[in-house]
Amino acid sequence: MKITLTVSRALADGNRIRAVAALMRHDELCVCQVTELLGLATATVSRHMSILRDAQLVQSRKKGRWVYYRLSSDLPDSLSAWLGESLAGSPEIEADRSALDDILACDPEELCRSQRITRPNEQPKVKD
Amino acid sequence: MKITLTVSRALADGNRIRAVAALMRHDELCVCQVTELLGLATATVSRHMSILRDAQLVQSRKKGRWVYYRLSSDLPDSLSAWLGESLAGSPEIEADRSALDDILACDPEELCRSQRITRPNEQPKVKD
DNA sequence: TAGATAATTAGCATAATATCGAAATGACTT
DNA sequence: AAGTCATTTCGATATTATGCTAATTATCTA
Repeated sequence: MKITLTVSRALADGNRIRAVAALMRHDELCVCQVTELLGLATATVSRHMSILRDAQLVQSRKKGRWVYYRLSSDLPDSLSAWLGESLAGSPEIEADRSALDDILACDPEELCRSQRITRPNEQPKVKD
Repeated sequence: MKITLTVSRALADGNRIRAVAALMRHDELCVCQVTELLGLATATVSRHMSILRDAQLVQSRKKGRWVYYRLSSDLPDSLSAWLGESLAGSPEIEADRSALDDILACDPEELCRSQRITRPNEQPKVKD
């Protein structure tokens, strides 16, 4: 029951479902791209993704400073079938689809930079 | 996304998963039988079952004073396939299976009576 | 080596959920 | 009609989840 419960809990959040749905369309997405899609703080998205990873729904790959997520290779067919069926025609997911096209058209570096600017964490950061 | 989310939330609880698993083996179960299986207060079980019903995972049928639950007739095949696979071999569900056999061997009336006795709600209940 | 940068982790406030006992509801039985 | 009984609803409390900012980690680059 542990797996069933962990997976169900992982999917029991709208933002995480949106992230999974995005990964069903696009092989790989960077954290900053998911962040842009969901409009949340980077830290929040990072935690959502780690919840999905703990549930074995997604895998991550580190490339330099970026971390890319993709659907888990051993995602059960039945589960992805259900997700595909139940999400079909959803207006939120539909909207995300075109939003993602715009996001993917941008350079990831550009994306991260604009995220830093619009959400300025830029305190002087005095060290002691 | 609404359906996906509602269903995932409904399954994001161990007790509700156990109830669904029980209904995958037995056509119909009365609230008092599920209560006995889960070892919770009747009110709590009633609430769990209504959450499952709101998510369209189960249906209910009222017969006299008893309410019987069964899996929804239009439960997606993909979903029940995933549940079947991911729950297969689970020790908790396995244990529930034999517990249910014992429970079903009892007369429902007997069951309800013993629940009243072991959890005595029996205050004098003075009216004003 | 020092600074910049993408992501993660930690700490905290708020919102949602689970659970219970008590009271209310609807249905049978005298 | 009144009582009994299975279930549901209500109100309160405790736990869990989500979101933020700040701090930390890991990696690149000047």
